[in-house]
Amino acid sequence: MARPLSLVRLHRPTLGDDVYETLRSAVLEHILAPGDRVNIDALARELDVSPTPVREALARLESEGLLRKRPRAGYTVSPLLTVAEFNDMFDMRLLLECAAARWAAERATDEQCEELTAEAARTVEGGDDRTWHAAFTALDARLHDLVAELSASPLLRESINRLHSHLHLHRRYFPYDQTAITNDEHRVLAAAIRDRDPGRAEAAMRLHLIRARERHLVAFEE
Amino acid sequence: MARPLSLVRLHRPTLGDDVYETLRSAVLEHILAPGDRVNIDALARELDVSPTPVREALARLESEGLLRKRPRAGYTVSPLLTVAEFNDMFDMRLLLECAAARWAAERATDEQCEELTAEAARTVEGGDDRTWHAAFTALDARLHDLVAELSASPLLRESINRLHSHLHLHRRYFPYDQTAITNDEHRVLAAAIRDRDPGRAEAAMRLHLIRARERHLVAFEE
DNA sequence: AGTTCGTAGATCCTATAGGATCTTTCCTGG
DNA sequence: CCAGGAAAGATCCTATAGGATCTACGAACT
Repeated sequence: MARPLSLVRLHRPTLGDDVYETLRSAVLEHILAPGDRVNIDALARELDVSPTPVREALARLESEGLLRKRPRAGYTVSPLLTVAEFNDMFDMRLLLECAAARWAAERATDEQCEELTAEAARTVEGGDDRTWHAAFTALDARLHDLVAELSASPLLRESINRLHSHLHLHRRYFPYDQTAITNDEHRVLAAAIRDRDPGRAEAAMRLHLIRARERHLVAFEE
Repeated sequence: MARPLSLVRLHRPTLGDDVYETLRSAVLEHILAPGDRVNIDALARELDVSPTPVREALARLESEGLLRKRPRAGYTVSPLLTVAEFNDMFDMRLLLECAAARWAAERATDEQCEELTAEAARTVEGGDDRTWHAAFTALDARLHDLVAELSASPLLRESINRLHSHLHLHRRYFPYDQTAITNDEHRVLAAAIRDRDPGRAEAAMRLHLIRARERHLVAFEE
């Protein structure tokens, strides 16, 4: 007999899952900075757990590309991307996220379009630089994930999320003074999808990403 | 002082790495079949190792999507794709591999084109069904990976390889009697790339993939 | 016959310990 | 001063053990 989906959720996460989430956040929030050594025993002591769940969590994070492992010499946080890698990533973003926008315009339900429009209308105001920046990047990430969800392609959504993990390492270098323009670009994109115009949706996403690339590249020159 | 790259390779793989490779092959070769329970203790006994490296290897394979984990209830091999998932995967293949063909036509060196042409000229002959089939699927995978390599986008190549791991679960159902047509399609693709014609390369890859989709879908109807 | 409950055994998860390997520091010789 | 070697300490890796949880089976009840 098939297990009802709601009962699948009754499995509590293991300690290893908790360690994974903790470490993943630490990497994405630069508490563990790009290039840092990741000391298994020290982490186990700090988290007050044994090394076994730490090792499992690290193995997962390595498979996801956030950490690098040298056999018998341990793990380091993956470095920030070189300019070449960064450009490769944006080429991939253009490929994947333009497709997501196009497919979303073709496939999204009316309810989903309403949700996307509401999300694109959100702005972030106030707070100090750090909390404001965190809120903005969360908002941006949520909108992009929503578009990927509306594409109705789970594999595409997963690929985009995987790319975003790497991009997230760079987000702290995002220039703050470009966010109003970004908000406008989000709204143009959402309108094209709501209007069921794949061509316009793709063009809006392309423009948004090309602009985002330029904004990020400034940080490489500093 | 920076460590010379050649010395990085002197790190021998760990037992955990060996277990990972063994299990990955077991999944891709259906020795561990889709849907099978994966028993940690039994595997450790069978491989004559402790459970710790087994657990790490399993965590990595789960991150890659080849296994599924339920906390405290263990792992199973990911099931064969449903028709919907299969179609999603081919939509993704069309998106990624057509881009790879286009970029390869724009970016490959002359030497790389010679290598691709030679690879596309290869055929597999003789042997019993099982060894013949394994050799053909290896040849097909190698050609697709070579196109991805010639795209000069590491992220694209990695995404394609990730997709192929999943496709590989279905390869044993590939209809044997379509391989001569597949070989022809490979050669048309290689010629378009060698001729530096992105449009033709993309069209050749698209045709090849659409045909491959049809060939595979036959297996779902049986 | 079907359902529910309890128990036993299997399996999963994590802690601990010990050996192998790496890294860092210090000393010696040129 | 610099380079090489040795030793000590830190870290990584894996095995083992024990407790928690799950699964399967049998018995009892309706």
